[in-house]
Amino acid sequence: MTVPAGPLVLIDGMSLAFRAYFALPTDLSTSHGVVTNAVHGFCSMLQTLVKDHKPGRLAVAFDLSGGTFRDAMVSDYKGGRAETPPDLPPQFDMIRSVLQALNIPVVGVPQMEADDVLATLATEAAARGEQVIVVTGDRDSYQLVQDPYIKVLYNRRGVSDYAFYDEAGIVERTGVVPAKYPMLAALRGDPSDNLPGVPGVGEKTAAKLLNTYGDLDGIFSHLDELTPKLRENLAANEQLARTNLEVMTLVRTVPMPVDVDELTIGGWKVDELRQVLTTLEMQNQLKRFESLLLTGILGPSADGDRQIEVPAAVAPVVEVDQTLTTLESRDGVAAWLQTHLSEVLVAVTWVGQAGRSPLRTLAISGLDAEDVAIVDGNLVPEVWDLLALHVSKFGFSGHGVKELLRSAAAAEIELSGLDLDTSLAAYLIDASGDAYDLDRLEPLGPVSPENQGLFATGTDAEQLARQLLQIARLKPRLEESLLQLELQDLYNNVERPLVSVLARMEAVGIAVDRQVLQELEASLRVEVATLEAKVHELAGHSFNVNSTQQLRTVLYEELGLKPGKKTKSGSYSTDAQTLESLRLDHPIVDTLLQYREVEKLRSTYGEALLNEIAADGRIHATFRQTVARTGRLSSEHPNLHNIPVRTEGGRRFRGAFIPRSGWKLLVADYDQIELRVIAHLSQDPGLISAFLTGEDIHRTVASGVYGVESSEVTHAQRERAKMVSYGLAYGMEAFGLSRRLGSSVEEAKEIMDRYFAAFPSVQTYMDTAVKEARVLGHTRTQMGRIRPLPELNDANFRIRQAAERQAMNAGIQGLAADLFKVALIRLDEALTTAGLQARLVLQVHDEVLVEAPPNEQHQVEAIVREALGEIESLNVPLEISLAWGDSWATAKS
DNA sequence: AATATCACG
DNA sequence: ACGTACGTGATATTT
Repeated sequence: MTVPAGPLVLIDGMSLAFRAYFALPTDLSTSHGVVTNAVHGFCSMLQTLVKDHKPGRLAVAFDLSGGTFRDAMVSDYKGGRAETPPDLPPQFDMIRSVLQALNIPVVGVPQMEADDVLATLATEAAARGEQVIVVTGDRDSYQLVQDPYIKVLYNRRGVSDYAFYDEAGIVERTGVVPAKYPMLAALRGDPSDNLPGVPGVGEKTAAKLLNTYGDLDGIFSHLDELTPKLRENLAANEQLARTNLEVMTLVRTVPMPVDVDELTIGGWKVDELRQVLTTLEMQNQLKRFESLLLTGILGPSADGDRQIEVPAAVAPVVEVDQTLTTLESRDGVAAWLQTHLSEVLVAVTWVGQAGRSPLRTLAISGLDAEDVAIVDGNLVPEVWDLLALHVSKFGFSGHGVKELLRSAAAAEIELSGLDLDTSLAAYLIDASGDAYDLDRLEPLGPVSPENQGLFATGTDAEQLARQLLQIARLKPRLEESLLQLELQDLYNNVERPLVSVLARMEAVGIAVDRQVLQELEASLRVEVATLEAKVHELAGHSFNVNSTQQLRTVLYEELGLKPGKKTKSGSYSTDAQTLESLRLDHPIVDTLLQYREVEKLRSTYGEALLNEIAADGRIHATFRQTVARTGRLSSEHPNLHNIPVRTEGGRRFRGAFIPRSGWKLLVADYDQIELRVIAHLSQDPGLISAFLTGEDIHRTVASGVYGVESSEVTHAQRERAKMVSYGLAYGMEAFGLSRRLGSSVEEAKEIMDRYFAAFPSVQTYMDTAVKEARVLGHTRTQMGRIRPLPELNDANFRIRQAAERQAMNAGIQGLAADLFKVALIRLDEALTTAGLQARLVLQVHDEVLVEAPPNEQHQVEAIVREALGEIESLNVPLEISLAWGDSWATAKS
């Protein structure tokens, strides 16, 4: 018998179909209104799966009885999970039809759940020494993992977010070995299976108990060694835990209608597939399947013929003759580059997440994109070097190039010579877009529905060739637009040089003290549990405190508290502001506020940040340059722009952000940069002189507003002045100010009048900003950044007013962002020029973190002051706060 | 995917 | 009479 080429991939069809259904909108339907969202999602999942894991053989498990009957059974013995939506079960059959056309075996056993069927198949295959990948969105599957045979590809959410677990992965994720996972779930409960857990026992406690005492028997025979509270909870819930364990343990002895040996791959029937998908009106999926089948990855067709005509919709894009050459060796790359001694276009695909994982394929071409070279993404250093040398000499263009630069930076390669990044150009030209994916841009976009995913079909090489063609066509148009709109300087001097600064910052990442985070998370977990119990007690019953729906019922119906404002969907709000006003009415309110704060910190900054720590002990966020309408950067995976600082408890998280071992961390930030920008733009003499003389600006404003001597300003007055100043930058009205000051609207109006009387040019500036924007249809920062604001002439008063506030703010926030970007570039450049080891590790709107070895501290400090401080184009000085420390917390001044 | 909430500048 | 401060991203819940 021949050994299968790839692993046996076993798919939990039920689980993935559910995930797909909830991930996609139900308005994905045929013209007759038949909902097909789950079919869409399932097809996409199947395609990525096959591409990424190249199965030797495949099987999909479904419950045989379909959705409704099964659901009735499930709620019967599992205590009721969410009901199956009525438009899902019909889609199970549609999915089955697709699978049948692909000749992928669908396995089902009467009365048995799909996951038990999978468990049985996986166990049998592993016993024969085969590689198995179980694909599911059900955590129960964790127990199946068995090195080196069985791995689990777990769908976290949506259609594309997966985690790939081996034994070590399960231990890291859950704290226990796979075999013990059912016990862990039995103790802490499982929300997705609707299993209640033992009170006071979360994942951490459960793991600790299991690792100490082995199993449930072990734990229950050593209760005397535990703390009283824990002992009591466990003793009272022993039966619960044991029943849970039975439910959680997958059956591995389901009588099978097929033998593992009988599972196959190949034998697909393209005509049948066409018929099925055409009936479902899923032309797009059909095209994707066709190109997938062409690759041979799913084996030969039923009649042994792999030929499929090239889908028609692709034709208009590839009307140019493109030659694709695969370059195998370093010499091949060298030879190709030799014959292309001019600027190149580049595009890449990734094995996993873009920029954070290895390249899968790299494509290079000349500026006409006709002669395309394909290089395996697993670049050896020599190939990187060749490429770097070439582009530094001749230049390169691409789309979203930061990802490539980041990968290069991780390999310690600097790719200089960036010419045009089409995504950046498109963003500068119209910053109001919600995405700048290649397939959404002219000339091919905004694409008609049949062209969506144009660059996602076909083989890697074909996709990349089409991308290069699109880039080639976009380039001259975008360059022309940049010129027309006078955006060239902004692009050349700010956005373009920033790309590599950010790429390196991302690749370097910021070091994190895992221990500190773990301790914080653990203590918050305990605190949350206590607060939750207290809320339940005060409510008189238990409920999901995280559910605003349930909370509303408790507060406003059961406890009779007086509801305040409504949310935009018309229900009563339970947000912090509303709760604040109810604080004195019932003790539950205060507890609730505490619960919210602590749970937020635990989930967002404890748990999530821990999961983001990479193998090198650092967090590598992504800084996005094409998101914020105003020109700011944004941070994601994770968002490091909102690490707590305003409350004592939250601030502790900053203690976990540290410099490289033995080094120091420098935190530098601008003082009131936006207020200084307002002073500069408005040229208000009062504000400018206040900044020039270095007075405390809020004190000065308070003095102007309250008509008292600067020295007489009280703390409260200063705080209020601060609110006025910032509110102003956002176009706040008297009503809003009154709410924030807790005063009457009249009083707020009075204060604003006095502000504008004291600093009259500010009002003029605001008025002018709106007027100009209304005529032009956009605002422009001093450095030329455009923000389109067509809503300024909207028929709807409310929308118009919002646009006016945006117009007032855009010039201010935008210029501050531009100035900071320039400072980052200058700082990076100066550090490099000085030949220092010090490097940028993080940026937060008006703050930058640099790590440096102790012997460089002096020099680095001077460089930072100079790079950030001397901005010639402003008529107010910029002040910088600067502090060294061993963490982000201790360095904070 | 939409909603509610909340963390930051 | 209406709505009421700009800009982000992440979490959990719900559909």
